[in-house]
Amino acid sequence: MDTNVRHSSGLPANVLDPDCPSRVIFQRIGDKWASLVVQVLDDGPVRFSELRKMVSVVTPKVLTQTLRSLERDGLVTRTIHAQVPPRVDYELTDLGRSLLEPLAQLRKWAEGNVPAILAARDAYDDAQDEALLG
Amino acid sequence: MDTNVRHSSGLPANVLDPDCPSRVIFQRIGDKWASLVVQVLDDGPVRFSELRKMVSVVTPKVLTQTLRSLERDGLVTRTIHAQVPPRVDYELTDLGRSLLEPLAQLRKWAEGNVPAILAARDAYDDAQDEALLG
DNA sequence: AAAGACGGTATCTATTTGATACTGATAGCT
DNA sequence: AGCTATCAGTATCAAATAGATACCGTCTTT
Repeated sequence: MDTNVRHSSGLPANVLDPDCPSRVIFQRIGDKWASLVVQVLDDGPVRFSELRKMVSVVTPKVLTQTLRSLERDGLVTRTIHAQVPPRVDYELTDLGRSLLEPLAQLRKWAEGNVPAILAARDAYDDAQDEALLG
Repeated sequence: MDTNVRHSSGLPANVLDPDCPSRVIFQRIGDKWASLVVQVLDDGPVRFSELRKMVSVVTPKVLTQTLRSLERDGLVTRTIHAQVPPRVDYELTDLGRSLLEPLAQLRKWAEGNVPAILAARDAYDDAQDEALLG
């Protein structure tokens, strides 16, 4: 007996199944900004304007959308402080924090393989040029 | 002395730096289809039409774009067999395979947290409804 | 002769992302 | 009183991207 999470259909969660909610979740983690935001929030609560600087360069509209999604999915909390000028803090939930480690692995991979990937691109682009000039 | 990979600026690779190539790479891994394709290719070479079925539902245009990018970045090879009807196999490179583990972690997270996230969404949406109905 | 397999490309539309300007509440300065 | 600044966003419009759908060339099978 497997111990995988199952969804309403009774099937185990499977990212490759287009109807499995895990797929939507998986693709949302891969969102262009969401995963960066989560990583920035690692160091504790951050207010909107700070977040914008730390995740640069993201427009306020897109950052708002990203944060609303993260909040809806229970990864982030939004706290409004009754101050003037306003102060709104965003902070990771436990669920959000649980995502930090998988993300860190991916980040490490990305940062560690920059040279290999740039080299591959150069080789590919050169080959393309060759083919065209042939 | 740290052992991080550095890029041409001499700074260590850092996903949070908008000018660091690792950021582009990080965001490309998070591409809607690329990471699914890589996972499907875990079991060995797969041809185009098979891939389309396994990663459903992706249009041929988008799958082609995804595969070309993966090929350019050195994660995937494309092999044309001189047959009729044509056979084109896509296969992971060593670099591509090295991405499997970080991706598997993320996948596990996504699949394992489906219930928590769906519950958070329900709660959030209910709260929104409350606020609107006053 | 017609239809089908395969790996795409071409074309058009819908959705998403992004740039830029603006709002409302209040405090501090002149 | 009037001007400016801070902050957390919205509103509006343009640009880039993703997706739906139809089609192509080559050969084999019926």
